Amino acid sequence: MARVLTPRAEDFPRWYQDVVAKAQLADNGPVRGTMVIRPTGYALWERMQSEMDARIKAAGAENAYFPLFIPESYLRREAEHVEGFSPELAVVTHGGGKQLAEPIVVRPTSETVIGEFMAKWIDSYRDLPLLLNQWANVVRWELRPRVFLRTSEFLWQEGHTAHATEADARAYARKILHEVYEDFMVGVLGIPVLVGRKTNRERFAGATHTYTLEAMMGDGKALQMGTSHELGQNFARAFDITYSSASGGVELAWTTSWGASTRMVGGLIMCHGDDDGLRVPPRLAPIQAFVMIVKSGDGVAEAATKLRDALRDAGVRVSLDDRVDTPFGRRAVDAELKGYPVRVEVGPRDLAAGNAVVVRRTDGSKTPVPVAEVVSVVLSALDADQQALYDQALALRESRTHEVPSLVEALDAAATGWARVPWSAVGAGGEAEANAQGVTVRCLLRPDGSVPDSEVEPDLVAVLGRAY
RNA sequence: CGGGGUGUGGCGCAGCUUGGUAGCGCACUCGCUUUGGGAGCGAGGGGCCGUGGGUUCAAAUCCCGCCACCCCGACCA
Repeated sequence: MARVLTPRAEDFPRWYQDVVAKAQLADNGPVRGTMVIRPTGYALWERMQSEMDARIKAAGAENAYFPLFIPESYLRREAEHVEGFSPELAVVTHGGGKQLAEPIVVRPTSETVIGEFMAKWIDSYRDLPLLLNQWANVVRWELRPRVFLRTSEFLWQEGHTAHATEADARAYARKILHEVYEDFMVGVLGIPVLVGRKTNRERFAGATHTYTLEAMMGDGKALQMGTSHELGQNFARAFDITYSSASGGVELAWTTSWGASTRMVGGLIMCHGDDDGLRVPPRLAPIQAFVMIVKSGDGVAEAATKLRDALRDAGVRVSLDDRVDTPFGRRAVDAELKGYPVRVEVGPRDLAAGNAVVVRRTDGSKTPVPVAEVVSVVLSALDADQQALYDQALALRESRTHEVPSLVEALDAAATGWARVPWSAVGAGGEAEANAQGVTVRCLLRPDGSVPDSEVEPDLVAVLGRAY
């Protein structure tokens, strides 16, 4: 079989674009940097949505929806926020055929509109915390778009909450970080993430504390998979989000915001993908088992249908491929490209011996299995491969991460992966120097791996790398 | 914005140096044979060659302008 894909570190992005196209996940849209998501790609996103949404609700937040259009003046109310976002805003200047009195921006994120409504909806400490989430599309006119990773328009969830105290806000921002994002990325996506703190330089425009989840892609570069912010009282002050406290005073609320986007689809491809296309972890996979009729023959269709039903009854997301008029090779390669975790190949030759062939995408193994045992073999393969993908990604990250004492050595290590270096050996000056060479401080960690409360804590570790 | 590059059927490209009225692969349609790893043979449909002007008997090809897109960098979920 001809190799259709050849990922090497130096041409990783090209390989990635190739997989996206060949696995029929997405195309480029008609306007610079927009993305068209095809049904197979959207199915991945739907699974992500559904797993994330369940975790968000378990954390107490409720879904709502806010406007796509935001008056430009809203953004101006928070100085850092508007400064951070103005270079990448899409601005509407005309409506109904006439020039607008005030330009409207297409939301790049919704802190400002939601802040406006939080101010209306919050009167008393009894109204707090207010925990909102919205699934929406946002627009950022980025300089260099790349499908799924950085598109002009992207889909995400953005959570926005208001709390009575700073401690409450901090606890909630971190709850989301760990119980929603980390739990989902590790448990479902099978992607090991470093959960840490962004430096002041990398902090979200308008936030007081920014937390991040960083994953290493197959070529050693970093991808920010999600983020959670404490906004302090910056937005509360700008939008007058106040409440009457139990003691009768008027207090400013403390707000948070947090988001994760379709970028995760790109991260999934680049973290787990191999020479033959995607490898989708079983817990995420829209189709976990793909039962293929290899070739028609006596009793083949019946046996395949029975296997499909038995797998479905066992709780497996399964699909039956009976397109015998399409050559088998084409169907098998297509299934590989799309990363279906397990294929069950049913054909006359094996069936004569009472077998079906179980093919695992993770390691490419093909095993003849007695028909009666297929369900249990598939179930254990799904479990094992979920773990195997995580283990492989973790092993790669560890092999490409180096503990070094100085900035110079850190920059060297960042050529092929990540460097862990004492933050005291880098500092704001070293960070600027690194940035000049295309290396960024991905996050700061405490020595025990937990998330710091500030960047001036002693003994912090900085993780440096190149990023998408 | 700085540095490179490219615009030719749906996609990927050749043709341009040395002008003569457009070709290849994939995809698509039809027929037959195939179908256990991206099928074979035959027939067929589809392109004002990015755009405006110029030179010429004649321009995809030469000259000038414009536009768009891509790659590397700055920005970024």
